[in-house]
Order: sequence, then C-alpha cells, then structure tokens
Amino acid sequence: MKGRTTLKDVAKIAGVSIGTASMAINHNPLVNEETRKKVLEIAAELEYVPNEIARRFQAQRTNTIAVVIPHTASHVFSHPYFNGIFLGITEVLEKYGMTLNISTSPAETDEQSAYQKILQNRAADGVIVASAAATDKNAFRFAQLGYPVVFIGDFLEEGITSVGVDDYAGAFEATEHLIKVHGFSRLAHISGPLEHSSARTRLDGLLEALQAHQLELLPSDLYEGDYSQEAGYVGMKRLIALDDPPRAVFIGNDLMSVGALQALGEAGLSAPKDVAIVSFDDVHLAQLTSPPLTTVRQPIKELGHSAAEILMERLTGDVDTGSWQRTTDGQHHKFETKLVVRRSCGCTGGDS
Amino acid sequence: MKGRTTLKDVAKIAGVSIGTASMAINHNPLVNEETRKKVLEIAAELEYVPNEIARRFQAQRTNTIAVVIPHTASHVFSHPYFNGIFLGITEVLEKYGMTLNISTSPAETDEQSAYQKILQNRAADGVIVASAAATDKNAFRFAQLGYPVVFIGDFLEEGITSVGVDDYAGAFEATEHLIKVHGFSRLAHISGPLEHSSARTRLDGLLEALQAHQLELLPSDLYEGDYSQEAGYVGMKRLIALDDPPRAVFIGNDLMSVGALQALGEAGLSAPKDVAIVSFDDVHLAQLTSPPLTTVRQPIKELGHSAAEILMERLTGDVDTGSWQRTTDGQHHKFETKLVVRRSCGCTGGDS
DNA sequence: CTGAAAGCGCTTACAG
DNA sequence: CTGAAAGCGCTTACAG
Repeated sequence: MKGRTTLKDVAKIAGVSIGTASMAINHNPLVNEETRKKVLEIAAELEYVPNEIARRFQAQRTNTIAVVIPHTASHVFSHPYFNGIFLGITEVLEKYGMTLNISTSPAETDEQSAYQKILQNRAADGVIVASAAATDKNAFRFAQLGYPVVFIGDFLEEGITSVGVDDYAGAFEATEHLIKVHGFSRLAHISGPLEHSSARTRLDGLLEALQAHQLELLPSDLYEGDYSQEAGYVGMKRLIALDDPPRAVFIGNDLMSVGALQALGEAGLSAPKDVAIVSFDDVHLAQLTSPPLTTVRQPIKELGHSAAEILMERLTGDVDTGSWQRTTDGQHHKFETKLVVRRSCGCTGGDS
Repeated sequence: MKGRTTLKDVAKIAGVSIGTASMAINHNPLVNEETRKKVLEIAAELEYVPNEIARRFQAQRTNTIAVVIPHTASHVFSHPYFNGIFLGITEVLEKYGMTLNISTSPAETDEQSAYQKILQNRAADGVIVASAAATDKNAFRFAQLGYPVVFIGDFLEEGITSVGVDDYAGAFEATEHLIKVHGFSRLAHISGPLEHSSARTRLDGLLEALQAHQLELLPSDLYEGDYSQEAGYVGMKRLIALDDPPRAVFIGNDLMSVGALQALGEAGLSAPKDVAIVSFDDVHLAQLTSPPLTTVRQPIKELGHSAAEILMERLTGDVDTGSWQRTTDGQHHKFETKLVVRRSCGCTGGDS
C-alpha cells in the first residue's frame, strides 16, 4: 500500500527507461534478452507488482463483469438458483482472468439501484442481467449505452442477446405428467411473479397442456407467488383452504415447493398422498425434501456458463474487429429442460 | 464506451477549467453557486458520467473488498455456509458503496491462486479471508504486505484480526446433549478437515465433553471428512459398517449430515431411530431434511457482517488518522453458538 | 472563486 | 533495440 515500488523504481535501478522496463515486464519481444533479464531480476528483488488500477486506467478496461440482479442481496443469496448462475459465470471468468461483480439492490422495491450502481460507475466491461422482470426497462439501458450485455431469461426484444430455458416445454411436460401418468383432471398452479417472463411462460405451458386435454385452470386454483419459500407456503395454505381443494399442483420453482410442503405438513397433510406436486428447477434442495420433488430440471449452471462465454466472446471479438456491434447481438439461446421424476408427484421412482 | 463524454468536454462547453468542473461536480463548496449550476446543467445535458476507473486511479483506491476463499468456485457456491457469509458482507458493503470481489481457486489443491489473484492485482482495498486452513501461510502475506485483512474463523496469531464462533462451546453442548438428554455413552464423530481450526476445535469440544463424563472416542468412531455432503455420506457408510456401529454421531456440519442421512436411508436405517445425529451450522437445509436436524447454530450472516464492518472501520479509520496500524488490529471477536433442538437427535421437539 | 499545472503509474507510438 | 514523450481522465494543491 504505502510506498509501493513502482515501475519507475525498477527502471531507475535497472538503468533503463520506464518504457523499456514496461516492455520487459510484459515480455514484449522487442526488448533485448539481456535487458529483459536484468529488469526482471530487479523487479523480483524489489518485489515489484504492477499497479493494476493504473493498468486498467491506461487500457480503459476494468477486467470486470457485472452481474446485475434487481433483487436484494438477501433474496439473491438465499435462492439456490443464483448460486448455480454464479458458479457457471465464475468458472468461465476464472478462465479469462476476469473478476465478477455482483450488483444487487438495497430494497426489493428499488430495482433501479442494482443497475444504477453499474451505470454510474461504468466499472465493468460487460454486463449480465438475470432475473429481471420482462417489463423492466432499466435493463435495456445497458445495451443502449453500448455495453455488451447478455440477459439470462427470456428477452425477446430486438438486438438483445439472451440465454434461457424452454420454460414452455418444461411446464407443458410437467403438466402432462400429472394428467397422463397420474390421471388428474384438475390442476392448481402456484406461479412465480407474472411480470417475469419465466413465470408467465410456465403458466402458458400449463394452460396449453390443460387445453390439449380439454381441461381448464380455475381462477381460484392459481396463486401468484414470487418464487420464495414463503410464497409457496402461503400459496399452498390458500389452496388447501378452498372448499374443494385441488389434488395436484404444479409449482413454479423448487423453493416454493419447499414452502408448500411445509404448509401441507402443518395441516396434517402430505404429498403425494393428499396433494401431488410437480415443481421446477431441480436445485439441490429438490432431492432433500420429503418426499423428494418431481421437478423440471433446468441447467442453471450452464445458463451462467453460456451467458459468460457469449459475453467474453463479444468482448474479445470486439477487440479483434474494432467494431462494437457485430457477433452474437440479438441471438436467443435456449436450453432444453427435462422432467426429473421423484416422488412428490406420486411416482414411486428412484431418487436420482 | 467509445467516445464517452469526459470532464474536459463538459468544462469546455461550460466555459470553465477542468479543475473547476471537477469541483463543481463533486459539490465542492469552494465553487460559486452559479458556476456549479451551469456545469451541472451541461453535464446532465451531455449525460456525463465520471470515469470511475480514472477516479480510482487518482485516489489509488479500488472501492473493492476481496473475499478470499481458498476453495473452488464449485465448492464455494454449493456450500450454503458461504451464502450466509456473502450475504452478511454484501449488506455492509452496500452501505459503504463498496464492491465485493469473490476470489476462489481453480482447483481445490491450488489454494494459492485464490490469494495470488488478489496479491497480483492489488485490486482491492482490503481483504476478508474465509475458510482457510490454520496451516495456511498464504493468508498472512496480506497482513505482511500491509493489507487491511480480517479473517473469518479462528486465527489466533499475533496481530491478526478475526471474527469467529465459539466452536468449542458449541461442540461441547452438542455432545452433552447426546450424553445427558439421550443417555448415550458412546459417540462417533464425522469431522471437518482437521487442518481447519473449526474442525479441530469442534473435535476438541467433543473430546472434552466426553471426558467430562468419563467417556472416550474410539479411534474407529472418528471419520475425518471435508465438510462436503459426499464426505458425510462416506463417513456414515463407514460407521454403520463397523461390527458394532455407534448409535449416536456428532457431525461437523449440516451438509455432511445431509449426506449421512442419505447413507442411512440407503442402508434401510433412519435417524434418530437407529442413529441419533447432532450437527453444526443450522443452515437452511437443516430444517428440510427428514428428520430435521438438531444442530448447533452459528450466526453465519453475522460473521460476514461483522468481518466487513471491522474492515470498513479500519479502512475509513486509516483515512482519518493517516496511520495504518491502529484500531482493531489483532482482535478476536467471537460469537456465541446455540443448540437448536429438532428431531434428528431423538427429541420430539418442534421444528423452529 | 477560478485557472493552469502537476501528478496518480502505466503503455504505446514515435524517433533515433 | 531503447529513450523520451504523450496521454489515459481525473483530483488536488498552488497561484492569483
């Protein structure tokens, strides 16, 4: 910190100019072998470490990728979904020597500020936006300002690159499983926040599957949650309090299913005996509940992975071509989902 | 990105010097009210955003705190413990407008590199080290280099500030619960990696509690794990394969208990009927297993919180006093633990 | 109250 | 192959 040795010190002692010292240290082939050796030697002796901030300033690059998640830190760090996202992103950033900057909001109602922090500082070379509402305009500002940006989720706007999952097919399959395998003719649904396209699309998949079997969703059988455990708890309480409670529920994510299971337990009920449950995500938790959850697996880590790869491609691609608008701009990558059958639906299957 | 408007642009159009423009934008009271207004107006018009990298360079501060965890990203993001740590840290950094930089290692055997990344770059104003082995010398380099650093865990070296938990008392209480409440006279233990002081200290607590009741730990009743679910699984398999398997196990953390429960299930056994289990951590998972875990609660989020607060205090304290070696240097903060009784130990208690 | 200058530590053309 | 200079965008003394 204090009096750190600088390039200037190294250069002086090595008896060369700062420029030469710089090139030596960066292994620029222009510099003479012997000179380089000497410089490196002195640098080692003085324990010289390049000042990264100065480098970044010089290069006008931060070597940082921001992940913007317009929710509170508490939300983000308690939802296993984001863990998977972070893991995927981190793995690729590590490869590129980049750093991850997680930007959350101080209050759930103040989603703006997660964006603001990045926009204000411009302290990132690129941005990944996750779990934003489809209606969230903030997200688009990054793109407008020329930031390389990749969305995780369904953003079908022009010119935006996104990676997502086939929520529709996943929900459809989950629904059909309850109808065709278990013979239910009435399904309830605890959804995520419907201004999120993931929640909306899962609902659509459910509705279509119902319709394909000439079934309908009763208005009282739909509870809109927010993907939290609490919401699943409340939602299930509501459903079982109905005069004629549903016997099968498709729940928008695993965390809500955990809450739903709790609500059942408290009411002296259990899944799948009283209520069959099919869920979405297949996070680690899904195997631990009792019964373990039948759930639509989405490749969460791969989402992060792929978002980061695409972003890095754009960042390095930009450097190569000098152009800011080429490459994958506006593409939508979609991963397949897969129903993992465990026991909450009434199957007696294994526990994989 | 490209042609961003700079202070110079603003200054020119506003018809003032760059210095004045700078002061105006930073609300320096020296500058005349009218001048400031004009500058601000022009700045808004041009959508001027200060270049944060330049600012950092100028101030030689990164506004970033590094959290160094010498494990792989995959380890870090799958252990709920770290979620709690991140949450606590993030909440305070948000308050100070600082950014979090999570530094992990590409390979579990390569713990060095988590440190290296920070050391090399110096791209952080301060460092929090978590989950380092007691033998891990790397950690001390930060302090040697004059970095403000706070350890999470038990680091009783001179001059190092740490925040930790009373592992000893927690383990002692857990052990006594099994002995005194449930009447066991033989306990097994699945520990964390014993080069980590948390694991070592929990083992010590167990041993002391046993000894206080004239009991001993059989060598074959100790399995050294690594805090992973897998380790708990393997450890429990080993224990139940003994000729005379133990009927009660103290397990070093909740994640291993999850694995242990799996092993029991596969063997057609269950807790607490066949084996009573008391665990450590009380992460979210602990409530979800069946049976829910009786476990020693440690205030994980508070650890992160407190580590970050201490660090920020030092960082801002340093600024105030201009001295780098004052304040909390070398203090050890210790949080209390508390046994949360659920059902894995054989109690029939509630589920809180 | 404001302008001109120096400087944070590096890298990168440009001469030589 | 190397040195001297310019410059990345800001802030902070220092004159005036």
